[in-house]
Amino acid sequence: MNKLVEKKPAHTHPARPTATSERSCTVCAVEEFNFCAAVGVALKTGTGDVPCLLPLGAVAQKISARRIICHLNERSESVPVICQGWAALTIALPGGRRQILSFLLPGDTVSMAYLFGPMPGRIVDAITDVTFRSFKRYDLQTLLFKDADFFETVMKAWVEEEERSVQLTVDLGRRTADERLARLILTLAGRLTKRGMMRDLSMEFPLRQHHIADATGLTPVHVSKVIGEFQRADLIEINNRSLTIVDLVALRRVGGIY
Amino acid sequence: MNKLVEKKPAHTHPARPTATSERSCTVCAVEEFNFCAAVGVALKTGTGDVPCLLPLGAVAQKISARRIICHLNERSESVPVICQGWAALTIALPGGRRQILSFLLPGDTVSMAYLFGPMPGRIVDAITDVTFRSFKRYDLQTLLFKDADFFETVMKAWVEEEERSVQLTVDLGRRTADERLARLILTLAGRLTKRGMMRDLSMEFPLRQHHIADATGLTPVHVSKVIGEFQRADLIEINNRSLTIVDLVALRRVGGIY
DNA sequence: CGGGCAATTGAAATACATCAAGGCGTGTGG
DNA sequence: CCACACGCCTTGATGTATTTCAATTGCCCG
Repeated sequence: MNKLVEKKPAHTHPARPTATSERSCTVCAVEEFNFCAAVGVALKTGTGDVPCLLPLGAVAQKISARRIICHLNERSESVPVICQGWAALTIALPGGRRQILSFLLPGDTVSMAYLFGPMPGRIVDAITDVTFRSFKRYDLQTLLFKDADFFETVMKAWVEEEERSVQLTVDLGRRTADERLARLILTLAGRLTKRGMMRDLSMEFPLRQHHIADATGLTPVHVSKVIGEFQRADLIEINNRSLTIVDLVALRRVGGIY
Repeated sequence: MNKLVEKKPAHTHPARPTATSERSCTVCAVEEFNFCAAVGVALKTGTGDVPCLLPLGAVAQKISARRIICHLNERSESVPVICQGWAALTIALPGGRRQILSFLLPGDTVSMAYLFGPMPGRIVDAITDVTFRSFKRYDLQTLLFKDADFFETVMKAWVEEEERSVQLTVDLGRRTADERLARLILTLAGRLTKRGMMRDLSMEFPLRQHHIADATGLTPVHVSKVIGEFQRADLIEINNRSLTIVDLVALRRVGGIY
């Protein structure tokens, strides 16, 4: 029943997410904030020690890169939480323009606001192959009012989320391409660090340049040029889907962080 | 004690906000959402009919245009709610750059997130002369957990707030100056309509062009040019601090709304 | 081997910023 | 009452960051 040694589906692109084995969320390797764990702790009756017990019947699903995980319609009742891989919360405009509102890393959910109301027009799409669990909005809302700790965790996460959102707004409104790029790298590094996903100053970096472009409000072409400059200036180094920060101080200076 | 006929302080610029008479919040003329009213209703014991009774000891204060209403530090405990006039929630960067996150109209408070956590670096400044009331964060939090209706009102408002914030992000990231301008005007008109502050298609428009610039991520100079075009194209008309939408359909088309 | 996605690079176009000058209205001080 | 300064808006000339267009390469995978 448990297909633990599941080959990566490579390029088969299954149309529907595949239900996989139900392992402990510890594989998330999320050290800091972990939504699943928060739910798990909230539901724990007091004896057990396992952080995430699929408490609300959320089954882990797999979906491969470049596919849409879900739409955040009024109709949608499920709240996906990323277990493994990277995803993007995206809003698409007529004319092919897109804006990425945030990158979702293991332990993240879409948005805390989504527990309280719909987010029309937004979609979650998988950047890498992604493993995620879907909770039911209604269940989470119920839990929210039953468990004060969970409530506080969620509110705190919401405030942090809003802070990041505001920083993005400022980036797009008032900062140059260089600043935006530097800051994107730095905030990603910070978030990965909290999750124990940085080795020294290098990280897995699965983003395609069009993802970066959509997150920073730039063009893929321009992103390519700026990243080229950064590498030539020995600020960063990118090799086969891995980014390492070569000169942290200089990168922070470019990002306007003092 | 009640100085009802208080002359507008013109240009005296008092250093501290002046406490004024405590009138009913009905002068806000806010029809749709009204934070004060929500608090008032939440506190009503069931008999009275007056919407806002200064329930938590919030005294109306006046402050004149171009002054800072408050900083949203960790230290700050007060939550201002606008009664009359326009204010701006602003974030200032080193180098004189500024980004306006939202315009605060009568009935608005700073941000729902602010009830749950600090918003470092943000300030509220008065665009026009402003009358406002300051609640204590702690009081509001307490009320939040006592009154389910108030809680729901706040959460709903938070979700709406987030929606506007996302739209701003998309504007700054992926839309042209024309689109941004058109959309700013349209959303302001929409919000004012809900408050009963539109006559037909015209509204008071106290914004200086640098406010518009800071809200749209543009330069005052460029704002001037675009507004000039809009007027020459008979989309809008601006006369002594009043804006009227001449061609709504065309304006919506420019804003990319179909 | 071929096809599609991704990245790079250069040349040209453009949207917007910067710089600079002038006008207009309004409060201020002589 | 006038002169003046100041904030605000406008307008034109110039500069620049970023986009758009186009061609090329590499790579992965079938």
